[in-house]
Amino acid sequence: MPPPAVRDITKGRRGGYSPIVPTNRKPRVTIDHVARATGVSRQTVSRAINNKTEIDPETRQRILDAARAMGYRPSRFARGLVRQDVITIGLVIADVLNPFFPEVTAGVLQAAERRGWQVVVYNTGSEYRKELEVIDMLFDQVDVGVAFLFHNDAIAKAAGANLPFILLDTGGRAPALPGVRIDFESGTRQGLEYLISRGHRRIAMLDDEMYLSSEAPNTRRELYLKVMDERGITVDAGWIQPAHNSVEGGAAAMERLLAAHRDVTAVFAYNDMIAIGAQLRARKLGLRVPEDCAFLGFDGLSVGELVEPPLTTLHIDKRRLGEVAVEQAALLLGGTDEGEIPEAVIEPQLIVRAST
Amino acid sequence: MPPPAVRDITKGRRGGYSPIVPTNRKPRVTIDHVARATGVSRQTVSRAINNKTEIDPETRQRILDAARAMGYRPSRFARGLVRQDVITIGLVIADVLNPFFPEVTAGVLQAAERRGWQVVVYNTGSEYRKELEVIDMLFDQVDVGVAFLFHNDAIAKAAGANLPFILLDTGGRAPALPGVRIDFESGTRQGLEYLISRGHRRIAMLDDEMYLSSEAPNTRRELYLKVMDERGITVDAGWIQPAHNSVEGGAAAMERLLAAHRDVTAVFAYNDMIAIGAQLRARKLGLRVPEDCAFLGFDGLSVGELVEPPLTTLHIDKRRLGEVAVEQAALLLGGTDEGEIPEAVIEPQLIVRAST
DNA sequence: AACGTCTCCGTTACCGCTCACGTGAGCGAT
DNA sequence: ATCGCTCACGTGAGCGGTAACGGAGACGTT
Repeated sequence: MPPPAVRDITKGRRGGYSPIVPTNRKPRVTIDHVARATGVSRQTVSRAINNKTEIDPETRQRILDAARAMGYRPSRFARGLVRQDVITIGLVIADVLNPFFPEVTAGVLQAAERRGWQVVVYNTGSEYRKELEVIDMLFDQVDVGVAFLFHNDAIAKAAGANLPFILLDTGGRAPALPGVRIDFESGTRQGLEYLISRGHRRIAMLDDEMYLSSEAPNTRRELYLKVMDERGITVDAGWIQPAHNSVEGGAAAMERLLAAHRDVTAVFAYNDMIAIGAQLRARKLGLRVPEDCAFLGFDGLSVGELVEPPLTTLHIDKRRLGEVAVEQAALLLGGTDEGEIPEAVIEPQLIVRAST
Repeated sequence: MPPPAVRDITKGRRGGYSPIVPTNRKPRVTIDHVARATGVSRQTVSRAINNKTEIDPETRQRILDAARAMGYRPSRFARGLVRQDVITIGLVIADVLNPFFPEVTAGVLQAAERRGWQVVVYNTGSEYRKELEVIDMLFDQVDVGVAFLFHNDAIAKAAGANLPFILLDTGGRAPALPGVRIDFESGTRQGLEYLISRGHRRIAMLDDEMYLSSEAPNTRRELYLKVMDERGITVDAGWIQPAHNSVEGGAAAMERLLAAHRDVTAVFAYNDMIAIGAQLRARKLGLRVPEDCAFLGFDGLSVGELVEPPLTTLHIDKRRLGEVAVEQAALLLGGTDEGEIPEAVIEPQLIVRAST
């Protein structure tokens, strides 16, 4: 196998990227302007601005006043060039609107703030092109990437991009990049065995439809098939319904599922959003939850506590996920080799509520 | 009244801000290193990296290979210094975990992406100190601020900071800064008159407790009092319960409310999170919704559709809010004076669902 | 043969700022 | 008077790139 495709640095500027630069831009007020206006040298202005010593308090005040009046603001580029202490991390998420990601983001922001790091956020919608584009952006704009990447090509590109990179959810792939692994395997097994122990046999899965057109490994589905097989429960195609990753997607998939297998007694959903949509639709169609059909989600979103009945789910500590990823990023920046980064694992935890 | 306090530029470096710079940092590979290694000049390397013309294809490839092998990555600072085309906006939100903000963020990210702008995100929790600190950060790190600011001092500081600044929700304040105004006034009136038209008289309000210890104007509360007064409905203190801005906060406030006024027939909540918590707790305590007590939220979060019964709410187009703010930011950067920025207004829209 | 014209590459000059020094004034000590 | 020290400030270099221009060599033209 050839080594992972290496980012072609030339690609960065090609095509897409061409920021709209406002016109009529006022020319920048520089430190020199302030210096001339106050009759001192650049260095003295710098001392005033940065609150350093070796400057007369009166002079400082004079300079500060002038700077303010002139609308002077130090260039972050010039400053960053000489003081190499501003660290920016690029956080790549799939969908801000899925509550999963804000929780991860909360963890990342918190850990970043503790370190005084900046966080630039990018949203990909898990689109193939967007993921690839974002990696170019990261390459140019940040010191380290922390990303959810769905497509293998994107991961390969990130791996060859010469940029420190941490994967949120390395799940099931060859360890091309360091990152955090969410143990979907143990989670899925835990959840399904719980359902089985409660007497369920006709267990359907509502899968994320994105895997249909992708080579990305789907641990949850694989484990579902495996566990069903182990228990001698046969599942034909109708038992796995692809769903758009949203409440509405879950609802639609549930309808299809019921059309195929009216006798389903339990639904294992790819995640909470899908589970919630499915459960809602099932109830609307007259099924009692959990008596007629039980629902098991994945993620442990807090919204699961608000629906009726509250959703049983495999809880992931998403906030911690974000924090750990930043810690790993810190290791990378600290000079630790990619290979030396210890793999962090997040264990899903079954939270039994009323939907099962 | 004195003019708004002007940001003391010296404050930027004082105290808090001191990013943790990793140790063992590998020294940066610069364009010069690549140039020497390949026996060409910097300029030629630059041509190769940036995919420009006037370079032999073979030379380009040789340089690219070397650059990759050496782990070269152009400095965004050096580049930004000479090419003034990278624009970064600083998005300041109160709480990533409140679904309101991810929706706004989605709008901001989308509008920013269209322009090729970067978005740095900061979370304040609406804490007084954090808000002030964040403004210092913005001053150093971004080209324009787009922010939710709760505290008047923070707004004043932002106004004097010499940094283009857009307020998400300028609501009710002196127009110290341009931004978007969410018309809570008309929204509140709309919602309350709807409740009244449905025969409700004993209408309580679950207010955000943050206003207790703040000078920030509270349009929703003021309008509540005003409308009640107009209708000749008397409200004593017990009818307004402060709640922490969260589901749990809403639940706790609802309990206090019921202790004070068991005969309440409708609850007007500061926002959806509080409304949902209150409704959930009310049902748990045996009240029927809406028969015994109706609930009206504010925000139009999509989670409101998932609870039982679905929440009636005053919907705010949060995504558009974010987009509009970025458009205004673009105007500012384009040279438009603060005063010339047209005020954008977002009108809440009553969405009647089953909780009323 | 002399001249333009490409092609490819190097040189110079910045971009705006900070760091490490250097410098002169003022002042007490010797 | 000389030295040494502190204080307040200036000077030069350089951070890592890119833009603008210049120049050598290869090639075709007249």
